[in-house]
Amino acid sequence: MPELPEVETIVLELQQLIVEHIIRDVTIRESKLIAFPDKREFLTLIKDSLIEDVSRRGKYILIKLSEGLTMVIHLRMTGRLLVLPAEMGYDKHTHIIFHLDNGLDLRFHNLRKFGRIYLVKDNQWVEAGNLTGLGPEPLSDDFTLDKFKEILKRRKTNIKALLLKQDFIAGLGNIYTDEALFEAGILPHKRADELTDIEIEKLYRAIRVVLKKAIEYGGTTFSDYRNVQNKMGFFQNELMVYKREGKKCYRCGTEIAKERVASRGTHYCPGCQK
DNA sequence: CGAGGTACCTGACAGC
DNA sequence: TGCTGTCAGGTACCTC
Repeated sequence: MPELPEVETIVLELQQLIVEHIIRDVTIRESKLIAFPDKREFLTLIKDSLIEDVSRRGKYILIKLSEGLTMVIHLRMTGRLLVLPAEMGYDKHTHIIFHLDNGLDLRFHNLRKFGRIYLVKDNQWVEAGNLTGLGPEPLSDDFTLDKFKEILKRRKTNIKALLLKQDFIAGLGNIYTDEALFEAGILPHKRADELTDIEIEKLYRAIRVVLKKAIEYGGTTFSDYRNVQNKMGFFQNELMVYKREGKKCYRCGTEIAKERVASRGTHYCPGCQK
């Protein structure tokens, strides 16, 4: 479910709520969500760790702990990270509970159980789901127009599939790929190496504009996404094409279309996107 | 490298 | 009501 803006929203909130606190204990109700190391070692390592910092790389949440440990969390489709009072009840989809020293729990809620947690020492990113293989952060300075242009010109695949590849650019998922392509006026089926310089520049800007705006709105909630207080985002009201098939384009009035591109449900405006 | 499929899970929703 | 099929913010892994 969550893409870069949702993960960023969660990270900003976690920085306020859990940093400087200690993980007193952990309740593991579904151990398959602990990808590395095994349950026993995970518990031994993490107990009494101090949470020093929370950050993000692509869609991965990085929780820096004392003793050089980092807990890496990926929410996949339906994961939630919640920070709630320990006395508050929880449902059957709450699979891992970190009990903090301030009377709050950090809870990993995950309806479809696709999410994963890795606990790594120093920078063992290899076991942590290949963070080293991620592409540039679209909102950072090292994501430049020149680099973007250079890579696009060498790829024959359709632009939608390319934007979804995390080793090409980190953080975009199905919603924001569709939204950015609309914003840039480019059809999702278009081959990457056939985009003009002007189209590439429009796309480059569109990606950054759409992501930044979505972060300001606290992400998009259709069904599962919630922030750490278990509240919905607001960007679903701002979407131009995603989940708007059959409805009129806000810009030109054409009916928004939906079809499968890159094996994903893909929304676009046949009027605005060429 | 590219394209397509499957698998992992649970639930919502449409259609019969 | 209830059954069946499809779809879902993701990604790893497999084959051709």
